[in-house]
Amino acid sequence: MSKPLSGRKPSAKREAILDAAQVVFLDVGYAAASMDGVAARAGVSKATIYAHFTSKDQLFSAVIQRRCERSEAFQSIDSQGDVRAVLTGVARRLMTLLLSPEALAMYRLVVAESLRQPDLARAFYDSGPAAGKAQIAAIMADLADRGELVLDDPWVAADQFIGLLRTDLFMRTLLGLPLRDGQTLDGVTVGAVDVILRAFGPKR
Amino acid sequence: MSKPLSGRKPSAKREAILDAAQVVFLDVGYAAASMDGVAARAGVSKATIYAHFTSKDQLFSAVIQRRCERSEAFQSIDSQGDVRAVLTGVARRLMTLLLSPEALAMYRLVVAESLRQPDLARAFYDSGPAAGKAQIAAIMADLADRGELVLDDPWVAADQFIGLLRTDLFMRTLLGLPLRDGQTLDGVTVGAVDVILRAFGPKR
DNA sequence: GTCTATAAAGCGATAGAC
DNA sequence: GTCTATCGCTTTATAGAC
Repeated sequence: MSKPLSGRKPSAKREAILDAAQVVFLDVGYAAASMDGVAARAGVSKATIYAHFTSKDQLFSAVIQRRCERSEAFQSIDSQGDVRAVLTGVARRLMTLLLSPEALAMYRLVVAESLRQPDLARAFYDSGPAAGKAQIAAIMADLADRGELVLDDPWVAADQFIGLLRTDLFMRTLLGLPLRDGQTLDGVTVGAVDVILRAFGPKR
Repeated sequence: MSKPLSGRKPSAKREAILDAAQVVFLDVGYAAASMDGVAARAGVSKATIYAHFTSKDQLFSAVIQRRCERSEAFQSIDSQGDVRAVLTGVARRLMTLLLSPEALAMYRLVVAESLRQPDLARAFYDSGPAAGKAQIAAIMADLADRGELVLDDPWVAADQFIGLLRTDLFMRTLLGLPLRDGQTLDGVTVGAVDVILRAFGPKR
């Protein structure tokens, strides 16, 4: 009972190393991160890291994989209620997630390394963009069933909805540039919902 | 006359270095690129590089700046003709540009380094996303003037149009993942134009 | 498992000859 | 301007004591 039911070992040091590595990698990028830096932040010696992970590559991989497994996208959203309200709620949540510093750092890191670490690109895509799109497609399919939207393909519509949210505001934030005057999360959200409703709303 | 009208010197070696550096940086990323590697590819010695550029940082900066200056976005598109045809032409050009291997490599690189090199992020943004958006906004404003579109703000509409093009297809290509069956440039293009026309077309 | 100490290699940048 | 050769430092990874 006191024994943790471990298929895997949740060794405290191992977790500390992963936590530290996540901070360092997300902060300075893969190449610029050093094992010394990770060791210092984790409060262990470098040799201890190599007792748990065979290489820097594998440590990096473990960090991203763990991060992907933990991401729950955005939890249950009920698709009940006014179409506009539902879509606005979804959009606001997605925008908040996309613009969070951690998600942006993760995106920068994975995009940069995607060609050299295809497994990570896949893990990120599946647990991030693909999972989010699936949730939104399900909601839009619900709305279509209720006659609140008229859709050929909810997956395509979800894709387009997300695209309408990842616009200039996202790009500027991603690049660390200041926002334009009047460029707000709510503005983009409302604009995207307006377009979707005009394109797919029932009363045309 | 034989003398090139140089405010700047188009020294052959200098150009060779810049060409080589561009290939290396876009290929392996900033941190993983080595001055030895650039020197080897350029066919010069490392010392020669440092005769032309003060540091690795500055060489990198020069590469990106030059690349940004040369990008002409997409040259003149006439906004004459059928609305759908104009929008489709614009969309197809932008998609082709966005999905080109060089543009993707550039995007990966700049995104990864944006926080550590804010000047580059700015240069990239101005000559890439911002320039493209300006051209598309101008075209959409033309269409609105002709009564072919009904727009509150052509800049917002251009932003949304671009967002509708940077969807899952772009993400998968960016991450080096295979495309889904039936996921095509033309499909995304047509879908985006459809949404824009339904949202902003005159006959609602 | 965890540490200290160190090996082995690669890096950015420079000196000095030509 | 361009080269060869090298400095001084940091890096990943490992040996060996405990």
